[in-house]
Amino acid sequence: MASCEDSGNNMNEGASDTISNPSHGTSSMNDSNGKCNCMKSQCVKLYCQCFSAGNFCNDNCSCKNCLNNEVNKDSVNQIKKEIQSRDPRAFEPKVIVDQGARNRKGCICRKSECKKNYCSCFAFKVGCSRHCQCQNCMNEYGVKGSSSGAKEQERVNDSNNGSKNVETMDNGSSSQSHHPPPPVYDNSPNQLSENSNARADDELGNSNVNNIPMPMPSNQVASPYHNFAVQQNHVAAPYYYRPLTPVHIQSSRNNITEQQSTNLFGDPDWQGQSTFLRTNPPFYYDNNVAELSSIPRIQSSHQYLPHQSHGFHQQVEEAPLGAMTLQLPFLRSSQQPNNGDGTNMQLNLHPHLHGHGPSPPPTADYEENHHHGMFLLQNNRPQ
DNA sequence: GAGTTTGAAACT
DNA sequence: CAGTTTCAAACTC
Repeated sequence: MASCEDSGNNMNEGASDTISNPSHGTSSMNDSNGKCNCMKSQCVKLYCQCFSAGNFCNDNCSCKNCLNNEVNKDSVNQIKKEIQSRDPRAFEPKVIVDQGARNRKGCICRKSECKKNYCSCFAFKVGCSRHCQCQNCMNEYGVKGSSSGAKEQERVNDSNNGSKNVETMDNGSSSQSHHPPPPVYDNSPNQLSENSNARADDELGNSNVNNIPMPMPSNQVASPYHNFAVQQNHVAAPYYYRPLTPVHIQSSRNNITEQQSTNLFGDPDWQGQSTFLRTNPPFYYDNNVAELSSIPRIQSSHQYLPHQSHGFHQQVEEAPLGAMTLQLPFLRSSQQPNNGDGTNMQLNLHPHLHGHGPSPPPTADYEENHHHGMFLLQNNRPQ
């Protein structure tokens, strides 16, 4: 029996691993999720997939000398902080989603050719990316260095033509699929059991439910958006319609404060518009593209995208001048968003996006009419 | 189930 | 930061 039978299985204060930690995941990540067999780590190192996923160990675990439980919550949190001091993203989702999905840290496979579950990318059912240092990559979900991104884009475009519905893609049900299926999400409700208020953030999107470490911005910097032109990019984001689970929501909190928001996003061109729906997750800047760490949440017309784009801000500041694009998975508006030059941006919106609450799957009509909500922010900052 | 292989995490 | 060690999961038999 498990040695850590006492606890609930949520650490509560950290970001749970939205997308379950494959560690060396089994063929079914959901099956392996929340279950470990740690012998020496006391389940308080990232070796432990429960710990790594932000969960306490539970009855299904076979760990020994487990500290990762409710009883030792304070110690666990302290250890977590120490780990986060080394890697602030240690407890963030392991897979990020932009036009597809990829393993955030990439893999370093030498022998497995990325075609076994030893490979963290493969285990997540995502393709390898330029972030990987694998050798002889043969990942069936996407080979490093291939035009997997382009292929993914093709897939996106294919889906735009109505040839494939989102639900099919979301299911990722065919393991033989040529295209990478989306990451597997842990829908287990217990991950939010003690933290259900994570959903109930206020209308401005302020939420400090979790203590997710975020890159700290420079508060002295003026709005990073001043010199950005916003263009609609008629490319669908195949995943962003996926309903968010409570786990997603919980793990995608950030702890930006109102004061920080004001400092960061004081640009009246942006702040004053109820244009953007908030996306929960921080943005990860990655070369020339800022990518979403997780799936955006459509919640309220009063929530501004920049409001919680804490990480994004910093990344923008560091972006190569003139080269930066940001892909924003969706927009909605009762007002036209401003292009920054006095003109309004033309929007084609999913009709459901006008409402509150979770976004339903897109309609066929939406697909067919290319009412996509992905935008690019071109970095036009002067040199 | 035991032993081996593997790659991520931790350590030096 | 690179190399080494430790660790737990994946895998094989």
